Amino acid sequence: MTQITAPTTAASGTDVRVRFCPSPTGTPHVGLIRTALFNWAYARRTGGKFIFRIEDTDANRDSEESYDQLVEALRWLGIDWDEGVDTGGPHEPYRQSLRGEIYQEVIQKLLASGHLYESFLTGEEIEARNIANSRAVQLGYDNSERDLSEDDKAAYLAEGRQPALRLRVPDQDITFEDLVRGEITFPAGSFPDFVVVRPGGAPLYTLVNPVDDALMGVTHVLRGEDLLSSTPRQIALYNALFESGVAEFIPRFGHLPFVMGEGNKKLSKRNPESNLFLHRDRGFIPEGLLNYLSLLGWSISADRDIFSLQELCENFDIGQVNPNPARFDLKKAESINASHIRLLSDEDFIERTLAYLQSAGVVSGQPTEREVQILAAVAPLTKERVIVLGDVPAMVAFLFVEDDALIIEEDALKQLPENSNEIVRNAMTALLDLQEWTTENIQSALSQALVETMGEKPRNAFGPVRTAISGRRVTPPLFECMEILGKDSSLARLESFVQSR
RNA sequence: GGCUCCAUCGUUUAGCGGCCUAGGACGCUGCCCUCUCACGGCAGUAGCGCGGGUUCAAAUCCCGCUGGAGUCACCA
Repeated sequence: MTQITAPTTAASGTDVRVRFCPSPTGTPHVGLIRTALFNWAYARRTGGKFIFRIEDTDANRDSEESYDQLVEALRWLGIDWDEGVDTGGPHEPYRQSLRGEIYQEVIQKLLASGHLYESFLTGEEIEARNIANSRAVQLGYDNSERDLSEDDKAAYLAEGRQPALRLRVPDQDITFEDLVRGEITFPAGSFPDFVVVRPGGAPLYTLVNPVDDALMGVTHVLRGEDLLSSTPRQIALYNALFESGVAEFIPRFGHLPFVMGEGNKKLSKRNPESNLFLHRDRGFIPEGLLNYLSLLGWSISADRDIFSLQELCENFDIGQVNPNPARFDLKKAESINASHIRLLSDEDFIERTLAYLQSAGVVSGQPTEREVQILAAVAPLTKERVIVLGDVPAMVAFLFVEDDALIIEEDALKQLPENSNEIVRNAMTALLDLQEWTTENIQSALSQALVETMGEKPRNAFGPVRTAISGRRVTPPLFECMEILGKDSSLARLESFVQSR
């Protein structure tokens, strides 16, 4: 009767080795990124190593495009890895599709030590056996081929059958201390001997994932909750690996809560909110998105939720992760992102915004001197009022267009007072003789003419001017914008507003 | 169905036996600031799923129930 004899690692501090090992299917999912982030933060916190491995053993679903996206995602986010694809390391290669020979060697060792055995029964035959023995079909395989004689095997082989390889599962309860959930026990017999190698020799995830973790010396496996129930299987395999001289220990496991979408379901790949790149394209910045993601199951302290990546790395503790599933709340994510945008220096903000401005056609591919100048002036005014960088182009576009190309938007026109033309006319008169074209002077000239002399409420007085200047209802502060535009341009816009009505 | 996990405001999170008449944040509402929109400030809204224990004392520990989720592949 097989028993678990392998020790569990006691590694801590710089001995910690964690990994992120996605399958390259589809575009990066925020839940997946959260997993990467926690592993990374744990490595940075402990001073251990973060390994980035690719599990591409399913040629039908995996794609090179998806692989590239995974790498691109981590690079964009600033989640760096110490060993893995691209950067290399002592356990190359880091793509499972390139590790075939390694697996074959391990399979031989496992076979030699008797932990793996040949299984010839097909799915239908297994089901038929269960029905015949009035055993519940859901129970699956009945371990009936554990002790097949050589004659039996030869007979199957003679039929032209090829055996799959199954792991001989220990006959005992399997208990482990989950890093986020505490002690978990799966009773003996919870699962049957399972297939680890297909007929023909292709190893399955169930084999390859623990094998690579063992070979790469992974000490802490932090992964999604969906893998919780396969953990005892993996422990069983680790034990076989240990007894075959392949593994030195069983790692410790920590199962991260799900990231949920609408309703009570896991945030699905179909849901656009799950798509990392959609958030990036809207103008989430890595600091904001990562800050939010780390809040899904963790918190830095009771009364704070805006923090830097460095603070995350200094404080992250897997033991403090909350086991409850967390919902992805876009509103909160946006709020956090907005906070991080405000934390950016003006230069940084401009640099990051440029691409959004260019793809919206607001700024030329190679910004002109004038464009750079406008950007520098308007950046501090804009930074305070956007939630994603993609909000910037619409907000500042009017500063970059020719005066005669300015479009006055419908909703801006709608809320203007009756005497808008009179107001704008008076504004022109007041501004015409202004010597120094500064925010302060513009403001006091307009205040005097429109508020004091005309007796208009500020709101009524400046609304029409704002619309004439920008074509919009909402803009960065008006007088600053007029200063940026310059006197000629501002007056021209006021003039043409009056003319057009 | 078996096994496993989970359960604090609408959402997220603090809480790990007394600091809790349960704290923060997002959202929402109101007010202040104000040239619009934001920012900022102030105030308000709203929660320990239910039932038993243990204890001088329970959101916190135990048991049961209920509800939710995951998993039971020759996918990963």
